[in-house]
Amino acid sequence: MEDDDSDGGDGAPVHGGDEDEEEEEVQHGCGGEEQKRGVCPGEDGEGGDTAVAKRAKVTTANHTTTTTLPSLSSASALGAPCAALERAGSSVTGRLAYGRNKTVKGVDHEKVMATILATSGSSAYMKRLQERSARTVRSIASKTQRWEAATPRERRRAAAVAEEAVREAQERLTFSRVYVHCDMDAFYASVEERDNPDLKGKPMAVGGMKMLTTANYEARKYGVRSAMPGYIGKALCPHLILIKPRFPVYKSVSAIFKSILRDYDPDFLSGGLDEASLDITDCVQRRMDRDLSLTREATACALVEEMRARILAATNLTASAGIACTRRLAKTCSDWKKPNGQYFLPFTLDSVTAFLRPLPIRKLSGIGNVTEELLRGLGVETVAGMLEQRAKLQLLFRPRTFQFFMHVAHGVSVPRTRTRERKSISTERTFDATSSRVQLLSILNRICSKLTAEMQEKQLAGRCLTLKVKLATFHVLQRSVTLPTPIADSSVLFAQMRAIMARELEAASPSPSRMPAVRLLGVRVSSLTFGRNRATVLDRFVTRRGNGGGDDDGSDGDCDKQGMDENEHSASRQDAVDTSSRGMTAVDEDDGDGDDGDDGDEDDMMPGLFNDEVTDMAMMGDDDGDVDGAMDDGDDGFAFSDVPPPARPLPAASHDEIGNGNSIRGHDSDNDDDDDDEVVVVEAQTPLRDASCHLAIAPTGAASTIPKSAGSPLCPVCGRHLPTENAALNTHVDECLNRHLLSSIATPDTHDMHNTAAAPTTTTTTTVSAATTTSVAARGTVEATAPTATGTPRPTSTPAPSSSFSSLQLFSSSNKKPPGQQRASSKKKKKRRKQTMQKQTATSAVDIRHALSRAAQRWS
DNA sequence: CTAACAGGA
DNA sequence: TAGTTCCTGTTAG
Ligand SMILES: Nc1ccn([C@H]2C[C@H](O)[C@@H](COP(=O)(O)OP(=O)(O)OP(=O)(O)O)O2)c(=O)n1
Ligand SMILES: [Mg+2]
Repeated sequence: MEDDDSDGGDGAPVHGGDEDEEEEEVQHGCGGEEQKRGVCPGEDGEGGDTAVAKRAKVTTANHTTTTTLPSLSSASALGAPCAALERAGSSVTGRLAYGRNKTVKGVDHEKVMATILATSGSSAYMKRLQERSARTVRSIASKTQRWEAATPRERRRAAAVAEEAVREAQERLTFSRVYVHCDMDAFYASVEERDNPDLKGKPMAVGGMKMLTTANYEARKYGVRSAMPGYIGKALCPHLILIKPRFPVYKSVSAIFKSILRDYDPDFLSGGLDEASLDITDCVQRRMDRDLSLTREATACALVEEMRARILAATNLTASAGIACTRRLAKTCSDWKKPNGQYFLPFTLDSVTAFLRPLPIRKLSGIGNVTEELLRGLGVETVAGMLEQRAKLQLLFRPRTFQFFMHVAHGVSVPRTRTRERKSISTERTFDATSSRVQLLSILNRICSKLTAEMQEKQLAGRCLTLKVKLATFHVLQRSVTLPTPIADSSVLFAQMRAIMARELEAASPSPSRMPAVRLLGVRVSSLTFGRNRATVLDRFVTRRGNGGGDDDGSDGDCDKQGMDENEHSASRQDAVDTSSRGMTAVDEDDGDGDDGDDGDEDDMMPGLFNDEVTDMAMMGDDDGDVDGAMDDGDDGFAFSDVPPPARPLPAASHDEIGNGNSIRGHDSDNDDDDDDEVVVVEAQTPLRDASCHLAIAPTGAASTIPKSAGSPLCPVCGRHLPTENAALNTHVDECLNRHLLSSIATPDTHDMHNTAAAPTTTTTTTVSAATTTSVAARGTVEATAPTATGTPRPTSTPAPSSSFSSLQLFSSSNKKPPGQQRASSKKKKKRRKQTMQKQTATSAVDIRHALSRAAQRWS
């Protein structure tokens, strides 16, 4: 029902005019429920931002602020962390997600911040935070100035437009539907306490010294929060007990939780493992029809009490809920009586207004740290303030963003259309920062393998491939390529990402000879196509036992199977891959229910939030700083020449922590073995040219086996034991890399068509460019495997069952959007390079060893 | 239509 | 000693 949304339009927001300014912008996001929206960026336009650094952009003043920023970034200079932090102190810490927001009663905020600064005030993370905060500060200054410079006429106009927006928002607020937002209390922590009663009453958090996913209420009294590093939690609360996360367990508990919700609204929106938004209008109405003496409020409250009681009985865990006339309000209300309670917001405009006005804006879904800080700088801290200063906000932000603010201030949520299909799929991993090409390549390859395995499982292929790199400085780079044809093959993906990584690291390197240290690598595939066949086919590189395939040609069997189809959803799986699967486990049981469908992996990782919900926003954009550029392009070239290592399970990064996969808790022990396999066959692949460089490499062909464990580290390329001394080790690895090839074709398309390949893009069709040629040859083969029926259907189905996951609805957008698209965004121009500096200590030899040993131990 | 960035959950 | 995954808006070509 609902749907509709409003606006629908979409179109682009326009911004107002503006001129300038610089950057910033903020935006907001939208939030939740609703649609999409969100945001606005900056207003200003201009893109300046990007340049920002460079120029100070203009705007007025400029000066001061602007200038500063750039410099700092760069710098190396930053050196004085302390001073800087002090200066910006509050604003910096204010940016921390756990900075404020849920305040549990008696937490001494000042003390918490002081502890955080003392504990990690000079870390790279904090420096980066400071840079970002500086940008927000600049934005505030520019907006303030713009407002002050506004003529009476402009202000009047803004006020008039704002009135219209308010009217529109009020019209959207209806009281005809009843929503309930249900959220488990301190979810992961509660599960752990339930399974280990000794923890009750003691401060405890789930996670490791590096990152906490959540904390129980006892620990929250000390300021310990979700997304806070464990070592800071320990500093805040010395007796804090850290428990390793058991994601599979949370997932199974979540399935039980959701199965209960389904009885009240089979189409509920899920927001992660522990929260969901239900439309209980029909359910409430049925009960009222049964007993005409019941009021809607009484019925809804009783129904929710019952729901929570069932959850408690089934999971032995408590949940809190909010009942209101919109999803957005229900969500906010679910926090109202948090630990184990529920709150009913009367269905009258006065009640809603009274509830919202005093709320700090940060409590509204879609208003995050940045938006909060920005608005605070403009004098807005509560919903009431937002309404009072609506003319100012109207003048300063883009229409879309302003509209979002008004919706949020009135509790309006825009309906989402349901189901929403997935638009991208990605995997990323954080590890100990390194600048070793070998290590990075090895990690990248694993990431690509994991991602393609998931894609194949879900029968997805995509044309837009994006590499994400987070430097040790916490600066993030994202670079993408769009291929003419969708791919789902690991070797193709790896070849493309590898080429981009080489190019970018080179551009970002502080000095010609040294690569910047990297702490995270991620790969995302978008512009997705659902389809059974596509994909696959050329994956050669590691296959699990057997099989080889080689050659190109396709055939490869892989395909294998085929046929299937049918399905229901099931997946067809092609096996072949799986690579990483890992084995273990099993345990989790998983579900059974169906719900989820999604994922399948379950592996280890943190599920984190699914998406859902909210999202919306994007705020700003801008800047960064870099300078310009120069260049770009150019070359690409060189860079690594290495090759892909065997793919196998991702290494996990650190030991404890969440996030990665492995780790195991207890001793794992065993595990490993299991599997059998121990041997992995690595194949070489076809010759092809490296995507980036144009070299062709001869295939090695032979496959080498990698013994699983062994004493010395194994070469990520050939899998053999490495020499123990650094020089020899490096030499060996380099040689290996040179030997191997990379493969892949450029873009092979699978079937028919001729396609060109390789080079990304642009050219379309036929044309063959030099580059293409190569690829052509390579590709040839492939073939399709199966005919598949194409047609298939819609992706939607996939997600289908259950949940819907994701999606969430919360927001939504209206929109239309054509099929393939993607987005992303921000401002700035392009330019690349730069960034970071850092010195790295690196030592590649040492790093390599380190990495290798880690890789080796990760079993594989 | 793309790419890149930033923000949010 | 600061995680994961997915999404969205914006700007600039
Ligand atoms: N940055 C975050 C936030 C949350 N979570 C995980 C751990 C939480 O237990 C779960 C649910 O998130 P909530 O925001 O609902 O937080 P809690 O359920 O822990 O606490 P609350 O009682 O405030 O709902 O998601 C996470 O991994 N990383
Ligand atoms: Mg919760």
